[in-house]
Amino acid sequence: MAGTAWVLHVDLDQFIAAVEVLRRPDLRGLPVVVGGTGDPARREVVATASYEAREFGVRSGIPLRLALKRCPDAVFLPSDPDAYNAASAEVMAVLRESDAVVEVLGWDEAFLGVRTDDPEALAAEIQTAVTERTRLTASVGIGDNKLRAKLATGFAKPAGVFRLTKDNWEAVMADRPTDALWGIGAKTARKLADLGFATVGELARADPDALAARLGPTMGPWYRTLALGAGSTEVVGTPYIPRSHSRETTFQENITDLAVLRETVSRLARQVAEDITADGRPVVRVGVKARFAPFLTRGRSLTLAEPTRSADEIETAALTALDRFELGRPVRLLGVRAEFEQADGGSQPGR
DNA sequence: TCTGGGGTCCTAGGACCC
DNA sequence: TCTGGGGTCCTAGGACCC
Repeated sequence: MAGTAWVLHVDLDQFIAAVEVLRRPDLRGLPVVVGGTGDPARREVVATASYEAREFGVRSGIPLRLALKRCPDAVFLPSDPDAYNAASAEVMAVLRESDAVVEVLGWDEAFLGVRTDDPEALAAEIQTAVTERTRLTASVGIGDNKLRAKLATGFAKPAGVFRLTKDNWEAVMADRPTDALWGIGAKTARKLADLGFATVGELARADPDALAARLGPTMGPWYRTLALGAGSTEVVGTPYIPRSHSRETTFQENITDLAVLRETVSRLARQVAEDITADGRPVVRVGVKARFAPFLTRGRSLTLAEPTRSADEIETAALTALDRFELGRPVRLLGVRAEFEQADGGSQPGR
């Protein structure tokens, strides 16, 4: 194939809100907040807010209650995963019609492995194709690896294109806080700042051994490579094989009643079992997650004697795990997780 | 304003085995 | 009762991402 190898990161703009506006054109231009059942009185959070709502400080992950307070005029809508799956599938189909290798990252984003001498032109073609076919707009990051492509998209939004490579990495990134990097969140940024590395540039110059001593032999040095802009260039088009599947639920009021807790775990376990029957892979390990009031999350899990697909066995294992908690404290969330056998080809931190 | 749901990967201690 | 060193499995917890 001709041309230079590039990684493109395609990310749909305000995806969930945009899908809602497509079927409710009257909402265009209004602050729209999607999440949960759409009832801001409930224990639910924002999945996506339209750009108009973001102006008021409404962001993904904040409680609907807070969103209502910040933006009382917002239109609150329930989350409709089937609609987003369908829209996502359409977009991914458009992307796959190009020559690119497509690696889906989530509902609204994908990496494309391409060869071209004009990545900006290709990015524009892709944007046009996506918008013509789906009426959704996308931003495209162009990079010489996945990390840079992914971060580039942030500078491309909304509906733009941005190129981030080793040539402009330092100019663009060096003075930004370390949590601007994909893979460094608030907690790690705090630890790094305490060590004297507040910016990407400072982290890039850090001693890997010192990082290893403070942050672990794998993660410590890896953070520095992130700050250098290093990342994988391998875009994988083969279907993703999930490692686990789970279901969880937050109670509207905290629960102490053991019978209710057991019923809930049974229901979630059977739901997990039903979800995975289509997949067909046996389960080797079952875990239960409990979130105690006010917000303390704990887990109990067990390896099964034999891999199973049986709903009864998954349920029994989940109830066994539940019994290993010290119950009696108010519980706000319960979850059940099933893990599949690992094919295991070795792994690397992050992406 | 008390903080969803569904995932992934890393770390670390103890058990257990040779 | 003085006690190595390596390897693997199991379990719990933490951090991050969308």
